[in-house]
Amino acid sequence: MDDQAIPLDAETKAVEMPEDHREELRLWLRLLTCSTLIEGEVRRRLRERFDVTLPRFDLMAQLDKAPDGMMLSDLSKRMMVSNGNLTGLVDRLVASGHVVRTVSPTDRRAMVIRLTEEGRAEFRTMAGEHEHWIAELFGDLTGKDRNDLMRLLAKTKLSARRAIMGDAQ
Amino acid sequence: MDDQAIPLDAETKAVEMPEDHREELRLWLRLLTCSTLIEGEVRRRLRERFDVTLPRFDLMAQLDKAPDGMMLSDLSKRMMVSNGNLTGLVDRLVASGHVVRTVSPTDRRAMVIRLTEEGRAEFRTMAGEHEHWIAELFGDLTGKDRNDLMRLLAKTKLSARRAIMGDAQ
DNA sequence: AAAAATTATTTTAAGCTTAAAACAATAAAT
DNA sequence: ATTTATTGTTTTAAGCTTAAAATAATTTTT
Repeated sequence: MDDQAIPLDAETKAVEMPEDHREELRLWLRLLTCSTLIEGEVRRRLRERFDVTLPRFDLMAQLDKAPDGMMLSDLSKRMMVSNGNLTGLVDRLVASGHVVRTVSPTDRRAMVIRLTEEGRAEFRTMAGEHEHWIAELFGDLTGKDRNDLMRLLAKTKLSARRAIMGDAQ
Repeated sequence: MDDQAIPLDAETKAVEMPEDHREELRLWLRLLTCSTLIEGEVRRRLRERFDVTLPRFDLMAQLDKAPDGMMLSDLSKRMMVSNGNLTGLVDRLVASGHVVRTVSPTDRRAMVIRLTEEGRAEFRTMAGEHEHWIAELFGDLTGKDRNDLMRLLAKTKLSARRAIMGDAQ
Protein backbone atom coordinates (compact mmCIF):
# COMPACT_ATOMS: atom_id res chain seq x y z
CA MET A 1 0.00 0.00 0.00
CA ASP A 2 2.93 2.36 0.59
CA ASP A 3 3.96 1.77 -3.00
CA GLN A 4 0.78 3.32 -4.24
CA ALA A 5 0.95 6.41 -2.09
CA ILE A 6 3.25 8.21 -4.54
CA PRO A 7 2.38 7.92 -8.24
CA LEU A 8 5.31 6.74 -10.33
CA ASP A 9 5.85 7.24 -14.05
CA ALA A 10 6.98 4.39 -16.26
CA GLU A 11 10.64 5.33 -16.02
CA THR A 12 10.66 5.46 -12.24
CA LYS A 13 8.85 2.16 -12.08
CA ALA A 14 11.48 0.49 -14.22
CA VAL A 15 14.23 1.48 -11.79
CA GLU A 16 14.86 -1.04 -9.07
CA MET A 17 12.73 0.17 -6.20
CA PRO A 18 13.54 -2.19 -3.36
CA GLU A 19 10.95 -2.29 -0.64
CA ASP A 20 12.16 -1.84 2.87
CA HIS A 21 11.85 -4.89 5.05
CA ARG A 22 13.95 -3.75 7.97
CA GLU A 23 10.91 -3.91 10.22
CA GLU A 24 10.39 -7.62 9.57
CA LEU A 25 14.10 -8.17 10.02
CA ARG A 26 14.08 -6.51 13.43
CA LEU A 27 11.07 -8.58 14.38
CA TRP A 28 12.86 -11.76 13.41
CA LEU A 29 15.99 -10.80 15.32
CA ARG A 30 13.95 -10.02 18.41
CA LEU A 31 12.13 -13.33 18.19
CA LEU A 32 15.45 -15.10 17.83
CA THR A 33 16.95 -13.21 20.75
CA CYS A 34 14.07 -14.23 23.00
CA SER A 35 14.31 -17.89 22.16
CA THR A 36 18.11 -17.93 22.36
CA LEU A 37 18.03 -16.20 25.73
CA ILE A 38 15.46 -18.54 27.23
CA GLU A 39 16.85 -21.67 25.63
CA GLY A 40 20.33 -20.85 26.90
CA GLU A 41 19.11 -20.42 30.45
CA VAL A 42 17.05 -23.61 30.36
CA ARG A 43 20.05 -25.47 28.99
CA ARG A 44 22.25 -24.06 31.75
CA ARG A 45 19.82 -25.01 34.51
CA LEU A 46 19.21 -28.50 33.16
CA ARG A 47 22.94 -29.13 33.20
CA GLU A 48 23.50 -27.53 36.58
CA ARG A 49 20.52 -29.10 38.30
CA PHE A 50 20.21 -32.50 36.62
CA ASP A 51 23.36 -32.90 34.56
CA VAL A 52 21.29 -33.43 31.44
CA THR A 53 21.39 -31.75 28.05
CA LEU A 54 18.45 -29.94 26.46
CA PRO A 55 18.22 -32.29 23.44
CA ARG A 56 17.99 -35.28 25.78
CA PHE A 57 15.31 -33.51 27.82
CA ASP A 58 13.36 -32.63 24.68
CA LEU A 59 13.49 -36.20 23.44
CA MET A 60 12.27 -37.55 26.76
CA ALA A 61 9.49 -34.93 26.77
CA GLN A 62 8.20 -36.30 23.47
CA LEU A 63 8.35 -39.88 24.70
CA ASP A 64 6.60 -39.01 27.96
CA LYS A 65 3.53 -38.08 25.91
CA ALA A 66 3.58 -41.45 24.12
CA PRO A 67 3.24 -44.31 26.61
CA ASP A 68 3.62 -46.89 23.85
CA GLY A 69 6.69 -45.25 22.41
CA MET A 70 7.27 -43.49 19.12
CA MET A 71 8.90 -44.28 15.83
CA LEU A 72 12.20 -42.57 15.29
CA SER A 73 10.89 -40.83 12.19
CA ASP A 74 7.91 -39.44 14.10
CA LEU A 75 10.24 -38.15 16.77
CA SER A 76 12.27 -36.56 14.03
CA LYS A 77 9.26 -34.71 12.62
CA ARG A 78 7.99 -33.61 16.00
CA MET A 79 11.35 -32.36 17.20
CA MET A 80 12.25 -30.84 13.85
CA VAL A 81 15.69 -32.42 13.79
CA SER A 82 17.31 -34.81 11.34
CA ASN A 83 17.03 -38.58 11.60
CA GLY A 84 20.77 -38.91 11.85
CA ASN A 85 20.79 -36.58 14.79
CA LEU A 86 18.26 -38.72 16.61
CA THR A 87 20.18 -41.91 15.99
CA GLY A 88 23.06 -40.60 18.08
CA LEU A 89 20.83 -39.02 20.70
CA VAL A 90 18.91 -42.27 21.20
CA ASP A 91 22.20 -44.19 21.35
CA ARG A 92 23.29 -42.10 24.31
CA LEU A 93 19.92 -42.31 26.07
CA VAL A 94 19.93 -46.08 25.63
CA ALA A 95 23.43 -46.20 27.08
CA SER A 96 22.32 -44.19 30.12
CA GLY A 97 19.26 -46.39 30.60
CA HIS A 98 16.65 -43.72 29.98
CA VAL A 99 15.08 -45.22 26.86
CA VAL A 100 14.85 -48.53 25.01
CA ARG A 101 14.93 -49.16 21.30
CA THR A 102 12.87 -52.00 19.82
CA VAL A 103 12.12 -53.04 16.28
CA SER A 104 8.53 -52.41 15.29
CA PRO A 105 6.53 -55.66 15.12
CA THR A 106 4.68 -54.43 12.03
CA ASP A 107 7.57 -52.89 10.08
CA ARG A 108 11.03 -54.33 10.32
CA ARG A 109 12.62 -51.06 9.16
CA ALA A 110 11.12 -49.02 11.94
CA MET A 111 12.52 -48.49 15.42
CA VAL A 112 10.18 -47.83 18.32
CA ILE A 113 11.69 -45.73 21.08
CA ARG A 114 10.23 -45.89 24.57
CA LEU A 115 11.03 -44.39 27.99
CA THR A 116 12.16 -46.85 30.64
CA GLU A 117 10.54 -46.67 34.06
CA GLU A 118 13.63 -44.94 35.43
CA GLY A 119 13.72 -42.61 32.44
CA ARG A 120 10.11 -41.63 32.95
CA ALA A 121 10.54 -41.03 36.66
CA GLU A 122 13.62 -38.92 36.12
CA PHE A 123 11.93 -36.95 33.36
CA ARG A 124 8.87 -36.19 35.49
CA THR A 125 11.08 -34.77 38.22
CA MET A 126 12.93 -32.59 35.77
CA ALA A 127 9.75 -31.51 33.99
CA GLY A 128 8.27 -30.29 37.24
CA GLU A 129 11.13 -27.90 37.87
CA HIS A 130 11.39 -26.98 34.21
CA GLU A 131 7.80 -25.77 34.22
CA HIS A 132 8.58 -23.41 37.08
CA TRP A 133 11.62 -22.03 35.30
CA ILE A 134 9.53 -21.21 32.27
CA ALA A 135 6.85 -19.58 34.40
CA GLU A 136 9.55 -17.50 36.03
CA LEU A 137 11.14 -16.51 32.73
CA PHE A 138 7.78 -15.31 31.36
CA GLY A 139 6.82 -13.95 34.76
CA ASP A 140 6.45 -10.28 33.81
CA LEU A 141 3.82 -10.97 31.17
CA THR A 142 0.18 -10.51 32.13
CA GLY A 143 -2.50 -13.04 31.23
CA LYS A 144 -3.52 -10.84 28.33
CA ASP A 145 0.08 -10.52 27.18
CA ARG A 146 0.43 -14.28 27.10
CA ASN A 147 -2.84 -14.65 25.26
CA ASP A 148 -1.95 -12.07 22.65
CA LEU A 149 1.55 -13.45 22.21
CA MET A 150 0.16 -16.96 21.83
CA ARG A 151 -2.21 -15.81 19.10
CA LEU A 152 0.45 -13.81 17.24
CA LEU A 153 2.91 -16.67 17.37
CA ALA A 154 0.26 -19.02 16.03
CA LYS A 155 -0.21 -16.66 13.13
CA THR A 156 3.54 -16.40 12.64
CA LYS A 157 3.86 -20.16 12.62
CA LEU A 158 1.19 -20.48 9.94
CA SER A 159 2.77 -17.69 7.92
CA ALA A 160 6.18 -19.32 8.01
CA ARG A 161 4.75 -22.72 7.15
CA ARG A 162 2.95 -21.25 4.16
CA ALA A 163 6.15 -19.54 2.99
CA ILE A 164 8.15 -22.73 3.43
CA MET A 165 5.80 -25.32 2.01
CA GLY A 166 3.83 -23.12 -0.32
CA ASP A 167 0.05 -22.95 -0.10
CA ALA A 168 -0.19 -26.45 -1.51
CA GLN A 169 -0.28 -29.21 1.09
CA MET B 1 -4.07 -13.78 42.95
CA ASP B 2 -5.75 -17.08 42.11
CA ASP B 3 -4.34 -18.43 45.34
CA GLN B 4 -6.41 -16.00 47.32
CA ALA B 5 -9.66 -16.64 45.51
CA ILE B 6 -10.47 -19.66 47.64
CA PRO B 7 -9.76 -19.40 51.38
CA LEU B 8 -7.62 -22.24 52.64
CA ASP B 9 -7.32 -23.45 56.20
CA ALA B 10 -3.93 -24.16 57.71
CA GLU B 11 -4.08 -27.84 56.93
CA THR B 12 -4.92 -27.33 53.25
CA LYS B 13 -2.19 -24.74 52.96
CA ALA B 14 0.39 -27.17 54.23
CA VAL B 15 -0.40 -29.64 51.47
CA GLU B 16 1.65 -29.15 48.35
CA MET B 17 -0.53 -27.05 46.07
CA PRO B 18 1.39 -26.78 42.82
CA GLU B 19 0.34 -23.95 40.57
CA ASP B 20 -0.38 -24.77 36.99
CA HIS B 21 2.04 -23.30 34.50
CA ARG B 22 1.05 -25.27 31.44
CA GLU B 23 -0.01 -22.07 29.73
CA GLU B 24 3.46 -20.55 29.98
CA LEU B 25 4.92 -23.85 28.86
CA ARG B 26 2.77 -23.90 25.74
CA LEU B 27 3.74 -20.32 25.05
CA TRP B 28 7.41 -21.19 25.30
CA LEU B 29 7.03 -24.20 23.03
CA ARG B 30 5.22 -22.12 20.45
CA LEU B 31 7.90 -19.44 20.56
CA LEU B 32 10.54 -22.10 20.13
CA THR B 33 8.67 -23.72 17.25
CA CYS B 34 8.47 -20.41 15.42
CA SER B 35 12.14 -19.65 15.72
CA THR B 36 13.21 -23.21 14.90
CA LEU B 37 10.98 -23.23 11.84
CA ILE B 38 12.23 -19.91 10.50
CA GLU B 39 15.84 -20.50 11.45
CA GLY B 40 15.83 -23.88 9.71
CA GLU B 41 14.47 -22.41 6.51
CA VAL B 42 16.95 -19.52 6.54
CA ARG B 43 19.76 -21.98 7.14
CA ARG B 44 18.58 -24.14 4.26
CA ARG B 45 18.32 -21.21 1.84
CA LEU B 46 21.70 -19.76 2.81
CA ARG B 47 23.31 -23.09 2.08
CA GLU B 48 21.38 -23.68 -1.13
CA ARG B 49 21.77 -20.18 -2.51
CA PHE B 50 25.18 -19.09 -1.22
CA ASP B 51 26.78 -22.22 0.22
CA VAL B 52 27.23 -20.47 3.54
CA THR B 53 26.24 -21.50 7.06
CA LEU B 54 24.00 -19.45 9.34
CA PRO B 55 26.66 -18.91 12.02
CA ARG B 56 29.03 -17.52 9.39
CA PHE B 57 26.28 -15.25 8.08
CA ASP B 58 25.45 -14.05 11.59
CA LEU B 59 29.07 -13.28 12.34
CA MET B 60 29.45 -11.30 9.12
CA ALA B 61 26.21 -9.45 9.92
CA GLN B 62 27.72 -8.24 13.18
CA LEU B 63 30.94 -7.16 11.49
CA ASP B 64 29.08 -5.35 8.73
CA LYS B 65 27.71 -3.00 11.36
CA ALA B 66 31.21 -2.26 12.68
CA PRO B 67 33.40 -0.78 9.93
CA ASP B 68 36.41 -0.71 12.27
CA GLY B 69 35.95 -4.29 13.34
CA MET B 70 35.01 -5.77 16.68
CA MET B 71 36.75 -7.49 19.51
CA LEU B 72 36.14 -11.19 19.70
CA SER B 73 34.64 -10.86 23.18
CA ASP B 74 32.19 -8.20 21.99
CA LEU B 75 31.16 -10.47 19.15
CA SER B 76 30.68 -13.20 21.70
CA LYS B 77 28.34 -11.06 23.82
CA ARG B 78 26.37 -9.76 20.86
CA MET B 79 25.91 -13.16 19.28
CA MET B 80 25.29 -14.88 22.61
CA VAL B 81 27.73 -17.68 21.88
CA SER B 82 30.85 -18.82 23.70
CA ASN B 83 34.30 -17.42 23.00
CA GLY B 84 35.60 -20.82 22.09
CA ASN B 85 32.90 -21.16 19.51
CA LEU B 86 33.92 -17.90 17.88
CA THR B 87 37.57 -18.85 17.76
CA GLY B 88 36.78 -21.70 15.39
CA LEU B 89 34.22 -19.73 13.41
CA VAL B 90 36.68 -16.90 12.85
CA ASP B 91 39.37 -19.43 11.90
CA ARG B 92 37.20 -20.69 9.08
CA LEU B 93 36.16 -17.24 7.91
CA VAL B 94 39.81 -16.17 7.85
CA ALA B 95 40.65 -19.27 5.82
CA SER B 96 37.93 -18.42 3.28
CA GLY B 97 39.08 -14.82 3.07
CA HIS B 98 35.94 -13.22 4.46
CA VAL B 99 37.46 -11.69 7.59
CA VAL B 100 40.83 -10.71 9.01
CA ARG B 101 42.10 -11.06 12.53
CA THR B 102 44.46 -8.45 13.97
CA VAL B 103 45.86 -7.88 17.43
CA SER B 104 44.43 -4.78 19.06
CA PRO B 105 46.98 -1.95 19.15
CA THR B 106 45.83 -0.95 22.64
CA ASP B 107 45.51 -4.37 24.25
CA ARG B 108 47.77 -7.21 23.25
CA ARG B 109 45.33 -9.82 24.56
CA ALA B 110 42.51 -8.67 22.35
CA MET B 111 41.83 -9.72 18.78
CA VAL B 112 40.05 -7.34 16.43
CA ILE B 113 38.00 -9.06 13.74
CA ARG B 114 37.15 -7.19 10.56
CA LEU B 115 35.39 -7.94 7.26
CA THR B 116 37.57 -7.95 4.17
CA GLU B 117 36.36 -6.03 1.11
CA GLU B 118 35.34 -9.30 -0.51
CA GLY B 119 33.69 -10.46 2.67
CA ARG B 120 31.67 -7.27 2.92
CA ALA B 121 30.59 -7.37 -0.72
CA GLU B 122 29.53 -10.99 -0.43
CA PHE B 123 27.67 -10.32 2.80
CA ARG B 124 25.75 -7.37 1.34
CA THR B 125 24.56 -9.56 -1.53
CA MET B 126 23.41 -12.27 0.83
CA ALA B 127 21.82 -9.81 3.25
CA GLY B 128 19.68 -8.35 0.46
CA GLU B 129 18.12 -11.70 -0.34
CA HIS B 130 17.94 -12.68 3.30
CA GLU B 131 15.81 -9.64 4.05
CA HIS B 132 13.31 -10.72 1.41
CA TRP B 133 13.15 -14.23 2.79
CA ILE B 134 12.29 -12.89 6.24
CA ALA B 135 9.65 -10.56 4.80
CA GLU B 136 8.13 -13.53 3.01
CA LEU B 137 8.20 -15.74 6.09
CA PHE B 138 6.38 -13.08 8.14
CA GLY B 139 4.25 -12.15 5.15
CA ASP B 140 0.83 -13.01 6.61
CA LEU B 141 1.21 -10.64 9.55
CA THR B 142 -0.37 -7.22 9.29
CA GLY B 143 1.44 -4.06 10.29
CA LYS B 144 -0.45 -4.11 13.57
CA ASP B 145 0.44 -7.75 14.14
CA ARG B 146 4.11 -6.97 13.67
CA ASN B 147 3.87 -3.99 15.99
CA ASP B 148 2.09 -5.94 18.70
CA LEU B 149 4.43 -8.89 18.38
CA MET B 150 7.44 -6.59 18.55
CA ARG B 151 6.17 -5.03 21.75
CA LEU B 152 5.31 -8.36 23.37
CA LEU B 153 8.67 -9.84 22.48
CA ALA B 154 10.39 -6.78 23.94
CA LYS B 155 8.50 -7.40 27.15
CA THR B 156 9.38 -11.09 27.02
CA LYS B 157 13.04 -10.28 26.54
CA LEU B 158 13.06 -7.98 29.56
CA SER B 159 11.18 -10.56 31.62
CA ALA B 160 13.65 -13.29 30.74
CA ARG B 161 16.62 -11.04 31.42
CA ARG B 162 15.24 -10.14 34.82
CA ALA B 163 14.69 -13.81 35.63
CA ILE B 164 18.20 -14.69 34.47
CA MET B 165 20.23 -11.87 35.93
CA GLY B 166 18.01 -10.94 38.80
CA ASP B 167 16.73 -7.40 39.26
CA ALA B 168 20.20 -6.22 40.17
CA GLN B 169 22.33 -4.96 37.29
C1' DA C 1 56.87 -2.89 42.62
C1' DA C 2 55.01 -7.47 43.62
C1' DA C 3 51.05 -10.21 44.29
C1' DA C 4 46.34 -11.04 43.30
C1' DA C 5 42.41 -10.54 40.59
C1' DT C 6 40.37 -9.78 36.31
C1' DT C 7 39.87 -9.91 31.39
C1' DA C 8 40.63 -11.81 26.56
C1' DT C 9 41.38 -15.62 24.05
C1' DT C 10 42.49 -20.40 22.86
C1' DT C 11 42.47 -25.30 23.60
C1' DT C 12 40.28 -29.55 24.73
C1' DA C 13 36.85 -33.08 25.11
C1' DA C 14 32.36 -34.25 24.52
C1' DG C 15 28.25 -33.84 22.46
C1' DC C 16 24.96 -31.74 19.00
C1' DT C 17 23.63 -30.95 14.19
C1' DT C 18 23.20 -31.19 9.42
C1' DA C 19 23.34 -32.85 4.56
C1' DA C 20 24.34 -36.41 1.77
C1' DA C 21 25.18 -41.07 0.84
C1' DA C 22 24.36 -45.82 1.91
C1' DC C 23 21.50 -49.54 3.32
C1' DA C 24 17.39 -52.14 4.12
C1' DA C 25 12.53 -53.11 4.08
C1' DT C 26 7.96 -52.07 2.40
C1' DA C 27 4.68 -50.45 -1.07
C1' DA C 28 3.38 -49.46 -5.78
C1' DA C 29 3.58 -50.17 -10.61
C1' DT C 30 4.19 -52.92 -14.45
C1' DA D 1 6.37 -61.82 -9.82
C1' DT D 2 9.72 -58.27 -10.88
C1' DT D 3 10.95 -53.96 -11.19
C1' DT D 4 10.58 -49.36 -9.40
C1' DA D 5 9.67 -46.08 -6.05
C1' DT D 6 9.12 -44.89 -1.45
C1' DT D 7 9.99 -45.02 3.39
C1' DG D 8 12.81 -45.66 7.75
C1' DT D 9 17.17 -45.70 9.63
C1' DT D 10 22.14 -45.40 10.00
C1' DT D 11 26.65 -43.84 8.64
C1' DT D 12 29.88 -40.38 7.36
C1' DA D 13 32.22 -36.05 7.12
C1' DA D 14 32.19 -31.53 8.31
C1' DG D 15 31.02 -28.03 11.08
C1' DC D 16 28.74 -25.98 15.30
C1' DT D 17 28.45 -25.58 20.33
C1' DT D 18 29.37 -25.71 25.03
C1' DA D 19 31.83 -25.98 29.55
C1' DA D 20 35.96 -26.20 31.67
C1' DA D 21 40.81 -25.77 31.83
C1' DA D 22 44.85 -23.43 30.20
C1' DT D 23 47.45 -19.36 28.69
C1' DA D 24 48.54 -14.69 28.44
C1' DA D 25 48.09 -9.77 29.16
C1' DT D 26 46.13 -6.07 31.83
C1' DT D 27 44.34 -3.99 35.97
C1' DT D 28 43.81 -3.69 40.85
C1' DT D 29 45.33 -4.32 45.37
C1' DT D 30 48.58 -4.41 48.77
